[in-house]
Amino acid sequence: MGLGDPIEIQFLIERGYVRKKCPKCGEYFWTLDPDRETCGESPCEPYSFIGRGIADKSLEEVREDFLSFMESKGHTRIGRYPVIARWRDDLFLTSASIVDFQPFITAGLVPPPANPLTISQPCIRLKDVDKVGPTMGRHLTIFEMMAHHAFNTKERFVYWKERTVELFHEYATEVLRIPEEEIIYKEGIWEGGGNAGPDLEPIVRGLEIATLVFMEYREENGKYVPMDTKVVDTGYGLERITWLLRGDPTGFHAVYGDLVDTFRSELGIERVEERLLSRYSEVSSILRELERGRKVEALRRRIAEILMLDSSYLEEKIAPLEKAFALLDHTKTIAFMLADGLVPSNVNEGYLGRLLIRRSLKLLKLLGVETNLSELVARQVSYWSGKGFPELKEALDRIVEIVDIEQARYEEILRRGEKIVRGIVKSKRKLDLEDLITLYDSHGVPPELVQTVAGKLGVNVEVPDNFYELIAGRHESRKPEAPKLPPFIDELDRYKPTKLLYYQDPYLMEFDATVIGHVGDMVLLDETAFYPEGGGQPSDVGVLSWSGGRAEVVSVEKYKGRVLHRLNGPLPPLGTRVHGKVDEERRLSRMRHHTATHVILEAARRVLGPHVWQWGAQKGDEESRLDITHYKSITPEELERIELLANETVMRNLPVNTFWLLRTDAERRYGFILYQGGVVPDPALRIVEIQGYNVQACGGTHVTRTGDIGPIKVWRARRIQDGVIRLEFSAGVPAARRLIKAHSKLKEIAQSLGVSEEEVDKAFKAAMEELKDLRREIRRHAREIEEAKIREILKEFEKVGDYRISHVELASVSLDEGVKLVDKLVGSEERVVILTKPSGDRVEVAVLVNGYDLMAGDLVRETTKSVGGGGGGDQRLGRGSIPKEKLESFLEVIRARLGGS
RNA sequence: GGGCCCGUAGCUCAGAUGGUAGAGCGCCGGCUUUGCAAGCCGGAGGUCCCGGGUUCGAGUCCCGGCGGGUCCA
Repeated sequence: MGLGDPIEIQFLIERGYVRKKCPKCGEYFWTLDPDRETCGESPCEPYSFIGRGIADKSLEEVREDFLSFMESKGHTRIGRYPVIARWRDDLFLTSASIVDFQPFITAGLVPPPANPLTISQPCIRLKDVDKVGPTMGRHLTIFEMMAHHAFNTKERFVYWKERTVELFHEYATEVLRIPEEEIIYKEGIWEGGGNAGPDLEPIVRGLEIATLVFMEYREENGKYVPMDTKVVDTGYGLERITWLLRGDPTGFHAVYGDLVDTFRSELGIERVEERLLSRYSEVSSILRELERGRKVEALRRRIAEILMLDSSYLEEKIAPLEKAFALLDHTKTIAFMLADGLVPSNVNEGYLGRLLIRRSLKLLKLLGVETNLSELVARQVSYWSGKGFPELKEALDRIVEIVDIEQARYEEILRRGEKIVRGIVKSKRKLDLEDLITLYDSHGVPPELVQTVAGKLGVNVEVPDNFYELIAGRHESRKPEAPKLPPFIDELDRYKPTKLLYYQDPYLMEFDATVIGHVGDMVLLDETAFYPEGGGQPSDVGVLSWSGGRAEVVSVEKYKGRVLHRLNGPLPPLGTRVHGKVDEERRLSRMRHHTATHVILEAARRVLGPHVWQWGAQKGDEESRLDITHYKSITPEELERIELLANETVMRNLPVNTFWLLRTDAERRYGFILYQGGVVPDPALRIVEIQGYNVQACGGTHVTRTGDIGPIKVWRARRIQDGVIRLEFSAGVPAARRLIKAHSKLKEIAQSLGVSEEEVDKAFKAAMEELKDLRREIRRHAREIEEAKIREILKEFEKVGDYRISHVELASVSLDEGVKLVDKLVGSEERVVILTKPSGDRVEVAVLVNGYDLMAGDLVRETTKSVGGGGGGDQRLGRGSIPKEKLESFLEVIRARLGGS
């Protein structure tokens, strides 16, 4: 059977179901009613469940009913996975329950945690974020996907299509008590995550309440091929089912209960009568416009027509409520994301978190309320922690803090952006592309905001559609190079995988092995102690020697389990016994740094919180770096606590154990915290466990006890990016060396200050303070003395031509200061004041012209030049300098100039 | 890792073209007011991030470093 063929379920046929084609959407469906025309799903037919409740059940009751029903049918209930898909490198968020089990379990490479199993998985999808609110609950960014999954392998068949439909049918009719004749099964095709298969979508009263997917194909080079493992992938919409059962006016009423009213009144929004809301929901369900992204306002006008209401009345009533609905949804999503350890940033899942937070802040702004977003999020936390998610409450403080920080940031950007835009508009009445780029590039102000602000000032700004491309182009962005596979990659299959001695004994530095191949210009051995580059640990170097030859190993690479040694000399012939010697000092240093990385990461988690994840790491011989996620900068005190905890862990001399586990077992035992160094693309994981302290999946070489690390010193912590802090540290010998050096410098300073090392900072500050005071005192003195002197000098003058001139010889104040004094003291008297001040082998000069029409700058330029100096200035003041011995002639030249004119 | 921007008084920031370092807020003192809010007058407060260079002269120009922001990988 191929994709798109009729899906014939005997169970349904026996019950009298017939296959029909919907004249509206053209899709096939199964129904008990032979006279039925359409498929029954909105928008082919409107909702018919609103106001016709079947049972007054809460969301939790519906969830519990489902899970225990599936348990009674032989399924094992398992707990939810995080909403951040840390185990996937192709997804940021958990968007469906099956995401939990891709790719290894669905591919049959790793056994599932239970089989069959049932779960209620909170899922986040941001694709339809614009529709949340206007569709009255049909779209949500966060929802729970209840599911039962069965994984059918060659070895074990669990159940397939018939049983799946039976299970759904029984659940719908017995547990939900939906009359059988109201259930319609629509045929469809489901694709996602590299898998595909036919599906059935049960429709009840206009609403699709589940999707029953029979996953039996996987994508290979753009084509679908049958899988060995066939997976039952069901998804039951908890929120939709609850809505259907209750018949509430909107989905939000069904999901959020009394939070709807809490939010409504908190946001100062008028209550809308239920009848109107219900009618609105029903009518909106048949309109496709929204789905196609048409403007909400246009949609509302059509609904107003259908309901025969004034459209501005409807707009006024509904628009604010939609925003409250969107806020209900977004704040819940934010709460879950942050509880599961998301740190807002400008990349990856961090960006998605920020996106939702900023959207919410914008909604608050549009509603014109002053409420802090964190208050609303906190309400969600307490609401949901009482409804099956107690883990949210533990993260409350952090969640509130992060949301507050993000709000402050957002407001800061708005403020700054507005200021800059105003400045530009004021100075040139328009904004061009260059301005937009600068604003975005250097100030982080998005063009949409610029448009808004400029619009308020009456300036129209064009934002090109390809704006973000332009920015990228400016940054000469290089495409990330696809991991280049060497040309000999297929050749490798001929050889046996290398025996990895460095895993058996990380301290093994010498070994004997046999050359089993030459690949490219590299040597392949049957076993090796050389560690190849990987996991942020650089490759080993060392020496290979054999009878009649010797070569340095300059780098080591590993492909497909074969370790290749690159030599800088002749290659030993095939079959040669070689003796390998790893550069011990470097290797040991890297091992220490590597284990230290794990130690520091855990210390950071314990000090800062469980949202801390490794973002990246680079190990070196002298110094290593560990980048961690954190939402603000680390304080010096926090850093000290991290360092202390790390060093205490070293001193506890904990065993470091390494072993292999299947992914499912490892995840069950340790959780997703394992995936710190990125996603490992293998069914089995190498576990590095610092006993009783930290566990990670890691392929690196590690010391066997933490005591072997030696001292750990974090030199500095700095924000390298939004939401990412880089810790630069040393471990072992380099740490000790640098600490010793730093301490001897400190000792030296303490000695010169004549204080103990403990007081060196205080003494230094005091000395600086004293220095400052003394400087001030000296300057004040000098000024007083000079002032008195200048006052005397200015009383007299020499008449040269039409000018009265005075000569002030400065001794203890700077020329600048002298000029200021003269300027103050000369008052309104007509005078040309020449100031001179010796400075090394030159004399600084200034001429201040007071009350005469004379260009001081020109005068100084010409006169200084004529005696071998230089200078210039403006109308009132000229300044320059001349050689010391030319002072007398300089004064003569000035006299001559003034006298002659 | 790379691009761009910034670093000036306790804080927020001005300081075309290189030429006597400024404003607002805050602080101190005085005046005005029944008091408050405020207003008026005066004052203290500066290693213009650090180091080098160009120049007669650098907060300003150039190079390097440190610190911060922002964008792109």
